[in-house]
Amino acid sequence: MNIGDVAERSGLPAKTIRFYEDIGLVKPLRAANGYRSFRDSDLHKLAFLGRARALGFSIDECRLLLALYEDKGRESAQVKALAEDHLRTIDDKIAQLRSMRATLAHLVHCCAGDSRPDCPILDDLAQPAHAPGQAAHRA
Amino acid sequence: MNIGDVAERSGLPAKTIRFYEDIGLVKPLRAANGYRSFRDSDLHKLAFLGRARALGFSIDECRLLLALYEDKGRESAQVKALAEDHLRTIDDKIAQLRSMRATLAHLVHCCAGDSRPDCPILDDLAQPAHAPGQAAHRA
DNA sequence: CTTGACCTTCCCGTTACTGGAACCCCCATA
DNA sequence: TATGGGGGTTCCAGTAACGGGAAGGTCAAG
Repeated sequence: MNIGDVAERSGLPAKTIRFYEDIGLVKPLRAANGYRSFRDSDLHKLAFLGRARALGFSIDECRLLLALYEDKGRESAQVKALAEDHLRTIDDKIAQLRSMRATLAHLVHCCAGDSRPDCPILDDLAQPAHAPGQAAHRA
Repeated sequence: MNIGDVAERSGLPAKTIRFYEDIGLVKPLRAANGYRSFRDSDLHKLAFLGRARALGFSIDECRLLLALYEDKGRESAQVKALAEDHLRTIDDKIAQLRSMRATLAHLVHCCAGDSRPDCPILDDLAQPAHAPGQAAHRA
């Protein structure tokens, strides 16, 4: 298979596949004309990578997952630990975003959003450090 | 004020402050010895930037916010629109993370996490495309 | 006079790609 | 035979927002 076919079947852009080869995640063969020649196993790996990436695993985590996947004697505990770790990372990100969201939503709510210049959002950003979302109370 | 003082008072690393000068967000004066010389207004701007960044606004959005802040004739509607836009971006990110989280949590739940190699997480990643989290049902 | 804490610039590394230039390969058609 | 189009190849640069670290100038204290 040429890179175009693999791209279509795996759903990954050709650019990304080349990049994955650069960093050693896949090692396709080469045809006489210099074209990359992908085996089914390569396609399989790429699809695996695509799904792991879609779950938010970093490239390094994907590398580990792939190694575990190919190690038929691995302990599932290792995989689970990796996944749980990633889960915590995701939870942290969600928590941070929700905190931002809460503050920002409050400010947006307080802003009239009309043609006048008065704006609690800017006022809040301009204030010295304080508990977020207190702008309205301080006045 | 030298950069160290401003860093301490604004809570931003000196590196970041230099970077902000590079990209034109602040324009401190220069002392005879070449040191940056920050006015109160510079410190104020930097603190403003720090808070805007903490709310997740991009540098470009911060640039806009700063311009609006300094434009005493702005319409608060512009600020509100920017903030609402950012709010939507945050909501999108949260939704995506929650989707990832759900899939991953399901997989983690299905994995025994013991010394045996059988692992639904890897099995799922290895499967052809399907609705996420269906691995357990397919067996 | 020297030490040590500051400050300066500059360049590389990070993450995971994406876009583009310049070039090669292969097949089909006029 | 030219040529046109749609593959493929490499390499370089850029993205966001800094952080690390080198090499060197400056300043106050002892």
